Amino acid sequence: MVKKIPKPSLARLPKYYQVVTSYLNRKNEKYISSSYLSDCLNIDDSQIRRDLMYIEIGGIPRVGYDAKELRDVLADYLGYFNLNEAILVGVGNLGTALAEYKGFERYGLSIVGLFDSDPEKIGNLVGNLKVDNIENLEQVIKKFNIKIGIITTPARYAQQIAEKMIKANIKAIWNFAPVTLDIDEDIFIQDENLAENFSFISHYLKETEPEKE
Amino acid sequence: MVKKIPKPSLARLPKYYQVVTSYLNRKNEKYISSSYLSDCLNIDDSQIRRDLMYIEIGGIPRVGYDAKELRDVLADYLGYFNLNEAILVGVGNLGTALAEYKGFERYGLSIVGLFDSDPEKIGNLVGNLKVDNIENLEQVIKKFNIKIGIITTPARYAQQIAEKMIKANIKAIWNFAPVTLDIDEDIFIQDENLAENFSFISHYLKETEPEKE
DNA sequence: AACATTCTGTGAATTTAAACACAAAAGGGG
DNA sequence: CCCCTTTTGTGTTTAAATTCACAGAATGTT
Ligand SMILES: NC(=O)c1ccc[n+]([C@@H]2O[C@H](COP(=O)([O-])OP(=O)(O)OC[C@H]3O[C@@H](n4cnc5c(N)ncnc54)[C@H](O)[C@@H]3O)[C@@H](O)[C@H]2O)c1
Ligand SMILES: NC(=O)c1ccc[n+]([C@@H]2O[C@H](COP(=O)([O-])OP(=O)(O)OC[C@H]3O[C@@H](n4cnc5c(N)ncnc54)[C@H](O)[C@@H]3O)[C@@H](O)[C@H]2O)c1
Repeated sequence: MVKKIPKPSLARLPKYYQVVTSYLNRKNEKYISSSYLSDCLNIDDSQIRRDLMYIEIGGIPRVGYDAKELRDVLADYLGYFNLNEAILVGVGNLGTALAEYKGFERYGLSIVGLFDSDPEKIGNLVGNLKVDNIENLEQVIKKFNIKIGIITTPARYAQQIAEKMIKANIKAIWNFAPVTLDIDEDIFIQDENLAENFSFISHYLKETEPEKE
Repeated sequence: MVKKIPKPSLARLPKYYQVVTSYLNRKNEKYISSSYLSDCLNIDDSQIRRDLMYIEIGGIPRVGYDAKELRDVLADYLGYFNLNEAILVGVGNLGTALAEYKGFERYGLSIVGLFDSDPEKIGNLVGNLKVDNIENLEQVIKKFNIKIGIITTPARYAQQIAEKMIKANIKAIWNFAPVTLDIDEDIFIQDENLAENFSFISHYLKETEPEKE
């Protein structure tokens, strides 16, 4: 590998993917330019060209990047073409929303197992999956060699579930519970803290409209 | 204002809030140190001290920061003590999950109105709110002077709904639809692109387990 | 009371990311 | 075929963020 892609660059790639995908759907153009992407996303155009140099794609001066090729190279680089099978634990409101969401397909994510501890939920059909007993978690993960675990249980159970997942050889965890998981092993943790992200809004509003003190 | 807080620092503050809050719940200690926070969050301790200098809090050498004070200063700085009333448009799976979620309360977020265009949904009770007709959106926002709009409709309606919200004087939008909203006005947009964040996982798995080509 | 320890606060150095600026390529028009 | 425009690719500069390193404050210990 020549040079590792910087984290901020990696974070921008899915945005390019989104733009180029909708560009291909709406327009009938073969090429897309960095300045077009720049306008859509408010990102410096030289920044975009530099980002695209990390993935294996070349553009044509005066013309742009081949849009289809760009889309596919991005998808490949981001792993969307891989089959990413995941199991999900905690089939509550949020877990159900994720399980039934069709939009993950184009990112290669396929949720293939649902688990809960609530007897009322076990056996129910969600999406087209039957909710399984949490006790079968390790067994199923191992049997189907699942690499991705999604946690949508209340925060206080998240740590123990993460540990169970890891014992069963999960490689990455998508954690929606508002806790910082304490993990030693070399597991990839992606925390999705919605309430935390709301802070940007509340802080912004506080800044711009200071209440009288 | 002496110096504006850098974006990455602001993004870390909610994490400190989370840790200090659970620290206060679990332990009976008056003080918390930057090295403790550092251990919990894997963030350099001098980084943490620097971040905390942006908000108005002083620590005591050899002792640490007053934990209760730190929690409250963070909460205040992030606007959690303000009443942040929001309306939500698109009462589907995700919208329902957000509307029924109790955890937002401690961040000052209160969802006070739900809107949908589907006649089957209008009139339903979700959480303890009745789903209102999308046609009443502008009127309600204006009447109650709502500042925050949450979008959980399919992506293709997001732009028009954002425009309606802005016409009614919304100041910040929390957008869960996977599109980049095209907005001229000075409105704060917080995009929450879950599928995009999944990319970090799929890219990581691709990197670490390269399939034979 | 001297000393060791542990923490904060902060300049200074280092690293990383973003922006600038321009050469060179590609294509169109006259 | 020459000139003009647009766009890529990248060396260089600038800016931002992180880490280092240590002085100085508070406290306990012998
Ligand atoms: N709903 C939201 O909008 C939202 C927003 C931000 C964060 N979150 C977080 O996401 C998580 C889920 O939220 P929710 O609203 O879906 O909650 P929920 O109560 O609707 O669902 C939780 C589910 O987890 C199951 N569960 C509990 N303990 C379990 C265990 N040990 N093993 C297996 N399953 C178990 C419960 O039976 C339930 O079905 C929570 O951690 C919450 O803080 C949710
Ligand atoms: N569910 C998830 O886990 C998930 C994950 C990532 C992104 N998203 C995004 O969140 C959004 C909602 O997802 P969902 O799964 O809840 O979808 P959903 O289909 O369950 O809900 C969408 C709701 O929006 C309503 N709606 C449609 N057009 C409307 C309009 N013009 N005005 C008002 N209401 C309207 C529909 O009636 C429906 O109730 C989508 O943009 C989706 O891409 C969802």
